[in-house]
Amino acid sequence: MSIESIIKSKVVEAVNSCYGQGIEEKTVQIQKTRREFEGDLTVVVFPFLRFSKKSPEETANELGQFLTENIEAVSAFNVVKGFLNLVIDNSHWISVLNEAVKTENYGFTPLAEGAKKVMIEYSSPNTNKPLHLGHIRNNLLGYSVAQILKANGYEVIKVNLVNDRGIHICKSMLAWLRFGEGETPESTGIKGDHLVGKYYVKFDQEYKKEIEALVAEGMEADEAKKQAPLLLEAQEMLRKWEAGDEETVALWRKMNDWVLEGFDITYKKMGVDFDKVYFESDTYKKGKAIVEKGLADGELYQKDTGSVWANLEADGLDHKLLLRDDGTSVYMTQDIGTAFERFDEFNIDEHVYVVGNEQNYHFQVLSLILGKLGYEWHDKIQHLSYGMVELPEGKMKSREGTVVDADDLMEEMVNTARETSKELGKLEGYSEEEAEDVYEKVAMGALKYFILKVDPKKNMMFNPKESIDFNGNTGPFIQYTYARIQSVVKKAIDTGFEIPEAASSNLNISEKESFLIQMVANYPTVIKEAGKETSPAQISNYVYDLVKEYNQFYHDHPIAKEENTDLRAFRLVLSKQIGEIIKSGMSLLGIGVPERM
RNA sequence: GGUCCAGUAGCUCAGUUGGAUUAGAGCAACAGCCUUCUAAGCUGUGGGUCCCAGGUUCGAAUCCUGGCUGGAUCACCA
Repeated sequence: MSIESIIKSKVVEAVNSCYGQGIEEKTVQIQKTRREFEGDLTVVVFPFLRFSKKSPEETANELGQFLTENIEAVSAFNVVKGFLNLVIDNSHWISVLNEAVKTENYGFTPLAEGAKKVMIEYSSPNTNKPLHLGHIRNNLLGYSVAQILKANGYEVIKVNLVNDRGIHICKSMLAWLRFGEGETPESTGIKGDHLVGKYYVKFDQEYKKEIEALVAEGMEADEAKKQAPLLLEAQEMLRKWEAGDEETVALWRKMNDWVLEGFDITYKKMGVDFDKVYFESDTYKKGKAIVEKGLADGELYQKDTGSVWANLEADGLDHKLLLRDDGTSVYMTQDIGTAFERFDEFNIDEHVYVVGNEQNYHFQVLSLILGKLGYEWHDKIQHLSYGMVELPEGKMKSREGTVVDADDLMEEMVNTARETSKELGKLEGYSEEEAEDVYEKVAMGALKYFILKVDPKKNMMFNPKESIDFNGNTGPFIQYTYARIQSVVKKAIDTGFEIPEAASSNLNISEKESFLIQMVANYPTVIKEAGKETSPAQISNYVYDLVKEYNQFYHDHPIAKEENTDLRAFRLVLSKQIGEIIKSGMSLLGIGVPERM
């Protein structure tokens, strides 16, 4: 049991014995004592005044008296206004540290029998162009949240839904047919997704030319957009594809494979993966039967023209189309179908969708309609919504070429990491291969941390110059501290010092040291909180604070050079444990840590 | 217009289940610390009407109401 919960229950006892009043444990507020005051933990006594009917100071004194007498670890107390500051014994903190050290996967809840099963869908790219910065945020969030949920004892299934059909795919196909002259990834050496993306852009350019030509002939702009021959041809291609025309499907398959091969390389470099990949070309007709059943049950209604709708006015929303006049499905229909299948097939308890905030409305409606159709799990779908990534020059627009390409960005990061590392020259004795591994870890650590430290729901600014800064609140700063700890521990061992399994509890430790242990003690709570909020940012903020504190400690305290061997042992145990937490916390963000850098 | 989200230092962000005269980091600027465990580090200085106005209370950046600004969304597109 943690010291906080012991104090809580004792405060309840104290209020009862001093004032004869029963209170609930949750009314007891415990917080870290502010730096400027003496003590470790603070009880806020204001809520108890109406029971004690005494001044805040007096009440705090009486409770403090009771707690020091009744809790072994509490050695002293002081009162500032209505705040009761408790001093916790050093030996207690050291035992907390020792406990953490011997716990395997400290802070993690192991996967147990009957664990909750959660599916998380993320990435979900279109196969007409390469991945860009916005996708990076999506992928990093999805992967990290999956890691965090696993650490909370969930059984996690990661899935990707590839959007591989539709008019936008046909545009790339058509442009390639027209202007491609048989180019392939092999013939050009261009990564498949980039090659296809090139023709998606090409389509747009040629299409615009056609519109201009039509307008020059006197056609209205809106009409020209609809009548441009290229567009009509792309639409014709989509019809052929849907009819299963062999030639079209073969072309589609060939170009999709190029893109998917390209994506695999990008995913691998990003360090994300999936347990199952769905293709929209397989799923886009799903959900129809469910909608028809809903219509028969009277939950949905049909217009004279044949289309089927859901009336959401009771929930303050509009009407939503589910089947067109011609009976074909829309996006929402498909999502209803796949959600049903997933809950049915995998027997999942929850489903998280990592999708940008422009689809907030869509997911709100999805949940409402599923509820209307009588699925009790409709409130178990969670939209993990994230904001846009903006650039200093404004928004990213694929057509204007202001997108930041994922592959380019990652390559640039690695180059910068390589340069910086070579300047600092700390990797002597490493082989080329080992050194490259470090550059990659540092580069990806910088990128991932930069993106994940921001609260997902906020729009974020991506400044390329700042993102490659390796000082301050950055991934490399944290990785550096880890590498430094490994170096110190290694030096200590090299001198023949044996680091014990547990530190001696009878030591005089500094405030900084006891504070570091309190942070160590907090790690499990942080993981739980991050899981509850599905927020990697909570992990990154915690790890940053921990590292910041550790670096101050490192600066002021000798570790391997401490002469008192018990104290040296303690500091090494503490350092090693903090190293473990850094490694573990970073793994929850999908970031690796190098042993040297 | 309706709905949802955001607004904290010059810039990028923490802090939001209400808590301590003094609201925290990083970057940028300036000034220090490497013959001693990794200086991708540490220390210091300057920098704030926490968007505005009311309200709730012992106490509000945090909760409520109204407004302002920015973003997203409201298709027989996906």
